[in-house]
Amino acid sequence: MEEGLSGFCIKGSHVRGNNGNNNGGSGTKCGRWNPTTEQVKVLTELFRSGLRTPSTDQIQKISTQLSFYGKIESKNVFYWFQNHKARERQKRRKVSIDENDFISRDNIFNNNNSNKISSSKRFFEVKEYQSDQRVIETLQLFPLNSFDENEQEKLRFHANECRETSSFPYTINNPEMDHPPLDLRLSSL
Amino acid sequence: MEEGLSGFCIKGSHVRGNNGNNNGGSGTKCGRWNPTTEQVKVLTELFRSGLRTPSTDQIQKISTQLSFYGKIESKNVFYWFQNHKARERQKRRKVSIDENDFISRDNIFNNNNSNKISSSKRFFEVKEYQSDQRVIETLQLFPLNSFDENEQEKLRFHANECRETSSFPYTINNPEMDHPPLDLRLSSL
DNA sequence: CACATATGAATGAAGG
DNA sequence: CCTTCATTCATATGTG
Repeated sequence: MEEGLSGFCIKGSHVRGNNGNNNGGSGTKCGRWNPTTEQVKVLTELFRSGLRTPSTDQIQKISTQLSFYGKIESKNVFYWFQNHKARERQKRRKVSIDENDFISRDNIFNNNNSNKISSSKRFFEVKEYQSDQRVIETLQLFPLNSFDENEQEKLRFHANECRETSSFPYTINNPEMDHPPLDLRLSSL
Repeated sequence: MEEGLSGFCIKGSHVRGNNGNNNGGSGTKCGRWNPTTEQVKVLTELFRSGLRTPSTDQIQKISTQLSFYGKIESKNVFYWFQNHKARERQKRRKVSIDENDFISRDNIFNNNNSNKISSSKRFFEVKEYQSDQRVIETLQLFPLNSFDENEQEKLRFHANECRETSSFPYTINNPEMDHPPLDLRLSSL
């Protein structure tokens, strides 16, 4: 279920006036692009097709096409891909530790915990996603014209870019413990 | 909206305001993390200790420790700090808005891009600040007709916000809004 | 229950 | 590309 599928929320409720015509001046505070569902759909589709880092030309073309659905600027497309890609990766970033899975079966302090979601998700949980290699293949299947695509996602594997800055010997609390060793000192983290 | 960090559910009560994109608005309920008082206490304490933007590693550890008190995921910790920090700043900002309100962050995007390196450089122009044009609050007052109760609520909710009601080129639910000739093939870009 | 508010979650936009 | 900030959306909870 990733973005392509229906599992996404449609927010945006307010009448986002979305100055279809920014008369040059943009409201100081009311001017954030709010994509329409159609726009999102198209962008997502492109992303799924393998497009990750559109070139300037691509951005322009996409933007032009999407403008049909509502106001949109090139930078919106640019940012969208940046964010989408980054967050996609972020979620994929796995944090080895997983004993978080067993939730406190001894929920002593369960005030009102809504334990509906099966917590199998970690920080930025993983979803089945295609690898970068796959992306490249896809793009090759659809040779782009009208520009020289040279920035095709390098094969960066990026195993685990976690900044393990803490060489600190941290010991995980024993599940058996009655009380977790809460050490609020930042240095303990 | 991408695949949220959580394999979350959908809600969809709102409509993205514009062109015929709407969703049935089914109110699927899903749970969201609800911190226990102990968890909040610890988080607050950490925050007070100076921690503002925990690293992934720290988040992990905090999450692990807090899991003792109840269900919690790393992302919850992440969001907690993000929100807490942002909201505190937000409050602070409200108090200190003095006369000098031209903190205008001017446009950083210029067109003078020499278009050499990466094709995806920021080239898009950004709306610039014109004068101190205030957004005219021409939000039409919604007649007390009975909209769909959902819609009504939305509108009311945002009525007091700075939303421009400019003439959006596309009328809401314009039947003409058929799908434009969109070619999603990358090669068409 | 309606409305108000607090806050969790998401994401557009930048900055580096 | 990564991280952070700002703003918004959504929901839980509180109060009348």
